[in-house]
Amino acid sequence: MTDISGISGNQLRLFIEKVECLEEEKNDLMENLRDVFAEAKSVGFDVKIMKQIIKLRKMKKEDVVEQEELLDIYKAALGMLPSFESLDEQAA
Amino acid sequence: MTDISGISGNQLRLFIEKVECLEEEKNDLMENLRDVFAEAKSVGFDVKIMKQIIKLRKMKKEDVVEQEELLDIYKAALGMLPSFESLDEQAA
Amino acid sequence: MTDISGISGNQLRLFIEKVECLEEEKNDLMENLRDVFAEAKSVGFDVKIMKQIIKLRKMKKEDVVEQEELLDIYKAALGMLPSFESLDEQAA
Amino acid sequence: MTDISGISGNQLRLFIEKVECLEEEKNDLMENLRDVFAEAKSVGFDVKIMKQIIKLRKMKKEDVVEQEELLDIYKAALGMLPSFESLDEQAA
DNA sequence: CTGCCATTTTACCGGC
DNA sequence: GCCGGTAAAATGGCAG
Repeated sequence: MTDISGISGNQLRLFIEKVECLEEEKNDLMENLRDVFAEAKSVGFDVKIMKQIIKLRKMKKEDVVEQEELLDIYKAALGMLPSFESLDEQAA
Repeated sequence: MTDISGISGNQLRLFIEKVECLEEEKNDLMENLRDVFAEAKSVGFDVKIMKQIIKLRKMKKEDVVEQEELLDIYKAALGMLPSFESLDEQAA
Repeated sequence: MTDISGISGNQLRLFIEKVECLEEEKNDLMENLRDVFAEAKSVGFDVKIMKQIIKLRKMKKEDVVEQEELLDIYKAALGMLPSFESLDEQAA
Repeated sequence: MTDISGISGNQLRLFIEKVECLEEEKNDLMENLRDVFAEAKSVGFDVKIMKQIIKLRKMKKEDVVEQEELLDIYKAALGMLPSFESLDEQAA
């Protein structure tokens, strides 16, 4: 039954069962997440806004900052920095 | 302390921290998942096929059959199924 | 005019405007695509199946066959193919 | 050949051909886009940064602003506004 | 030519 | 029950 066509059925089965196990854990977690949001909502919070806040907090943690220098060079070249006339004005 | 606009900051804070905690756990799990696939790949398995297998195992068997049937109906309607011609050829 | 840091703002501006123009055209096309699917759905077609069909038509036929074969090999290795038992049953 | 199992093969074919036609146009556009980026790169621009700029310009055009009031209420409740002690400090 | 990353597409979930 | 938005999967381009 196993080791057909040169692949190890047992090895494959182990990988797949491992994946399925991890996915089950993940589903549990996501259910917990939904529960938290549901409870928050039930006491009057706006879930959509909560998600925005969480996203903001996540973004802040990211580097982002690194390439901003280079970005500023290009912005300056484009006149997108405050001190220059901006591309946006032309677009408007 | 910060109950502004009728919202309890502390309560909201707790919800958000709970969410962020759960999301972190989820990220860990997903990293584990990636690792499993990476290892499977490194020993020669085809990750894409593995995912198809896992998806099939997740679906209810009746749904699998139903979808395959529908696909065949559409194929037939478009003449993509060789069945008819080949039947003719066999009959000839 | 704004050649700061050795970068030509005008040249960059032209590139970016060209990109934005092309992306706008692309957005129009994608909206058209959505409309087509929506209309197909409104007259009773299953959009998901339609997309499967389109993907199949895009693939080279040999690749389709190859992938199906590989899938069957994996299924066999996992005992997901009824073929063998049913053959035995038929022999019995 | 058509109208098997109660679906109209011709109708389906028309939908699908329309989709494939639109997708071809889209592929052409995307190739043009790649060409623009390639040329920009060839004269020394950083494609990644260009894409960031384009993304920024896109975001500015979006509303975004609407729900920011409500968002601020929550931020205030969380102490995320300048005048209050922030969640971030606690996280740090 | 292989692995990585970004983009795109698909599937899911909650809301109306 | 459909639609919208959001998260996951897959595809494709790019660099090394």
